[in-house]
Amino acid sequence: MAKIKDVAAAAGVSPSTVSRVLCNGPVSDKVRKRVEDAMRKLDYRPNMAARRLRSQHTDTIGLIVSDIRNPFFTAVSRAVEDEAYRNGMRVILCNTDENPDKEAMYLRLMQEERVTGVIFAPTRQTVASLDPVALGFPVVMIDRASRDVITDAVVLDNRRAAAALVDHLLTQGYRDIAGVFGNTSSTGMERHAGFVEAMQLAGLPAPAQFVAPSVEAAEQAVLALLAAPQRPRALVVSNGVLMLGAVRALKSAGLQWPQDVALAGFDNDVWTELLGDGLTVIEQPVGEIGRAAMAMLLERLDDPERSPRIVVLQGKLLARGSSAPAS
Amino acid sequence: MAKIKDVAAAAGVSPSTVSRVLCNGPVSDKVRKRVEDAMRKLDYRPNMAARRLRSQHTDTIGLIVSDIRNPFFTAVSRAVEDEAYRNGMRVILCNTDENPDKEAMYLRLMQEERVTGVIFAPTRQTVASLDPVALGFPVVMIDRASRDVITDAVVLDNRRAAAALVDHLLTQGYRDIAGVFGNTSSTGMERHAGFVEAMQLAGLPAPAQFVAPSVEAAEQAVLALLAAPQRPRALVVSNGVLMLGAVRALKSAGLQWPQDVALAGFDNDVWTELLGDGLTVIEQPVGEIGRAAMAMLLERLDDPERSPRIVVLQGKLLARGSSAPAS
DNA sequence: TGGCCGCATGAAATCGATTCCGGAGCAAGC
DNA sequence: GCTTGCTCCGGAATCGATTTCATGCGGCCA
Repeated sequence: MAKIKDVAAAAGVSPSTVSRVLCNGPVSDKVRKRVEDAMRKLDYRPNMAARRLRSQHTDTIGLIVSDIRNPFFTAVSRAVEDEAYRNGMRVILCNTDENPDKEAMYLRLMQEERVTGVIFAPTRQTVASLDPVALGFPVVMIDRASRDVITDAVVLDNRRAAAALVDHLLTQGYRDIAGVFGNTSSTGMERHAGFVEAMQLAGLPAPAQFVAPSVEAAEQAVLALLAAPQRPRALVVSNGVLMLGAVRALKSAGLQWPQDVALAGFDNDVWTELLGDGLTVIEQPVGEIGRAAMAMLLERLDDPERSPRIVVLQGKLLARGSSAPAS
Repeated sequence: MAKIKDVAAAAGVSPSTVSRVLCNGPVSDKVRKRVEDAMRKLDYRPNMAARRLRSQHTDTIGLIVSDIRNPFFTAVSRAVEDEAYRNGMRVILCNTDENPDKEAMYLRLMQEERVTGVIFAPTRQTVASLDPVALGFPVVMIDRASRDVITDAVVLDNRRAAAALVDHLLTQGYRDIAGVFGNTSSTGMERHAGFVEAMQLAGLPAPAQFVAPSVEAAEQAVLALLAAPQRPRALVVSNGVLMLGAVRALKSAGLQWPQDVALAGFDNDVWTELLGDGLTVIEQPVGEIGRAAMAMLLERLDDPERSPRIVVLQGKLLARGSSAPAS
């Protein structure tokens, strides 16, 4: 494969000049054209490894999520990648399965890659022990954030969103509402907090439980809830994965929504509007989350000193059939 | 950030020796330990760019799909990435939106990255004009392949799968069956061929149409089909994205399945089993496709000369409510 | 005891680009 | 006419690792 020296020879110039046309440096139009012709003729492709080594910037960002198969992260990823490539950057994608060991491993890998920055959806455990300055690159957290650690972040207004679900169920006439929340992320915690607040404000008890963020765990938990002596009249679940588990549980228990149990949750996954008269959910602005995260990262790179900020986006309540008034 | 020279100095050895412990070269246990201690003390991270430049292998693979938001590709990606990281390789993910220009751009990018190999789901157009040897790296195609271009590939037995859907609908008593297929991929073509064959074998006409591989296009097409003077009694659609469009069309037309129109298609996306009594689909072994593709790529790297092979996997018919016998 | 082999190690070249520095050429200003 | 400054370009150093080659040393065998 042709290298810069070959191009230089073919164009009758020095390697420096070839490099200059590559990087849009000061080159006369005549010479530039000669070099570009030579590049085409030799089918030249710059070697990124060499370029990165010498220039000391990799134009690569890391995107660390728990599982790309979670539609929320799928959509965010897509937005991040589009934005990254639009800015001439490359993306390294990693799935952690909410496993702190994998998170640590991938963070280490990011250091080895000398990434420009990382967009990260960490577990609570990792967030608690994270030292962003020691990492050596800026981190923008998405979906999850921490009150203590100071990094840029893009998150949903989780408390308010959860409260909105509760309020909606209340106005629909439901009182006996139970909550199921993910136990690995700060997101689950915050949604739980919003749930409890809203219920207490209404003078109601707020029975809630935390489960591993998997379909199976949610299904088990909800099955247990449904089998309990007095089963709740409505259910709030804290994300799309858990919602899937809840739906499965209801189906296998032979229960209907909203007649037997009303349902409300998060994430406007494609299928939520197709089930019956639709599932009531808080829609997250997934595309915007990805774009905002990428934008924050770029701004941070632009000015490493500016004080960290948290972008809080609002969800949108999509009231559908699963929370229709009990008849 | 510490470099290899610093580690060498701290451990009282030469850079070569440090490199040798990095690469598991021949080093005495005593020295190895000294070096490893120094690495820990300095929090050393090897610079991948430098390493790749010198060693001339990047241990990076490209994964080029049309859209990661398509659950089929999501699942395949996840499998590919798991397998890649398990083998110490990194993955660069790209979304082409079935756009040949983007495909060309990303292939070029892969050359600049000097990737070890690429796993690629190309459009028909690109597949027709692809010269795999000129690329300079091995390509394993997934989901789609070409009869003419010779590369390794992992595909579904599309004709047989489509025929299986038709046969199933026939045994359920349906005769008047229409097909909707994607128009950008060889997959759509093959599934169409299987559909036509099976229908003809039954002595039936095989009305089919090709649409852009988007929910909206499918929805429009199916709406038109349903509005036609004599609408078909059953529908075969060629992938999960189109199926979503079909479902939306049926819903907005106020039609029920299977009473008004039976439905059968591809891709066992999570929601397909939740709708009514479930949608009848051919389940693709998505995990296996990803793993097989990665395995083929590794074998190819191991022996660049071996003759290309195509792994054909069988789908699994999941007969569910949407194709129940017409009452 | 001498020669040979093999192993652990160090010195130096190398991968392919960018970047620093300096010089040539030319125009403008005094 | 000489200086100054600017633009374009070439030479050489450099990024941080790996790899090749040379060397010293110890052990084994004749």
